[in-house]
Amino acid sequence: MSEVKLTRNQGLVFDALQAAEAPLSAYTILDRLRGEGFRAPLQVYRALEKLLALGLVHRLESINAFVACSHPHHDHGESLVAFAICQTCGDVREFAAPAAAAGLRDWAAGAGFKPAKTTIELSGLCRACSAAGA
Amino acid sequence: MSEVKLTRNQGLVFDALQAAEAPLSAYTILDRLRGEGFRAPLQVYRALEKLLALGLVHRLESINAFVACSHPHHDHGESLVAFAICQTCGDVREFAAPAAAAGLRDWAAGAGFKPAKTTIELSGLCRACSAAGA
DNA sequence: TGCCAGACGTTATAGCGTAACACAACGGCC
DNA sequence: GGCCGTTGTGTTACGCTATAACGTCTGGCA
Repeated sequence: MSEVKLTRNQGLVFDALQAAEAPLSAYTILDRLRGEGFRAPLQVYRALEKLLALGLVHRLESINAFVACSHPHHDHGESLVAFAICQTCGDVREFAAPAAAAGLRDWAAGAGFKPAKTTIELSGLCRACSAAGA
Repeated sequence: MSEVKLTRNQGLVFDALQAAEAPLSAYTILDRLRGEGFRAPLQVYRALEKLLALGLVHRLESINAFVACSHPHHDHGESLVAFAICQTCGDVREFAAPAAAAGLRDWAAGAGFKPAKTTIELSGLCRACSAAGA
């Protein structure tokens, strides 16, 4: 377990994401940290950049938002991480997608494509919102 | 084959995307169509909205850009479409990902999640750029 | 012919992200 | 301890992405 030491800004941003129940945009994070002295978007983006590199945080491309990684970090070697985003309540579930990862890896191998980053995001209705008839 | 009739603006935007070799941002489309009388982003976004709904165009969430659909449109019923985006040359390959689609569908079924839209995007190096040692 | 849904044009504004600059804090190394 | 490179910070300013809100126009159809 590597326990990297985070700087104050990085820690604050990470805490904000962990405390949130849904993904946060960079500007929402900024607003929540104004009380801690944050003033400019760059302070947030720089912290996020590091947290993303460390794998502590994920970026949701389809909604321009960020979430704390929900897994204790087994270094997600072979199986990619995917996200299910509820369009109604905004809740996000992070899950491993080994079968999908394998399928994409096969295609990439055949096409000579070398993937550096893979994005898999489902938008739809979570069980609760679906049941609520939304 | 449905052959929906497009309006002038929709046709211009679609043509611009088909003529382009790489994905275009909405603002790039706007600039290319200024000669045709386009003046505001909304003219582009409204046309894109319709084209996306018709399935003639895809949106690449990870780079905020748009491409014309490269398949003649077999209504991609069961197998989702995925994209491989070269970080060096910007080229995009669209491909079907039946295995990945099946894996995600299984997870969704188990989790009670009803997907409305699925995004699968690989960023990396295409065969040519990879060979060029980039 | 008259209606009306859909498309269009325009202005303004909100939200997302980065460039460029200067300075401070930390850590290794002699 | 003093040097020095790396990393993080703070600030200003700016560019790109996307939508709100308004009114007008057009074309298909009863």
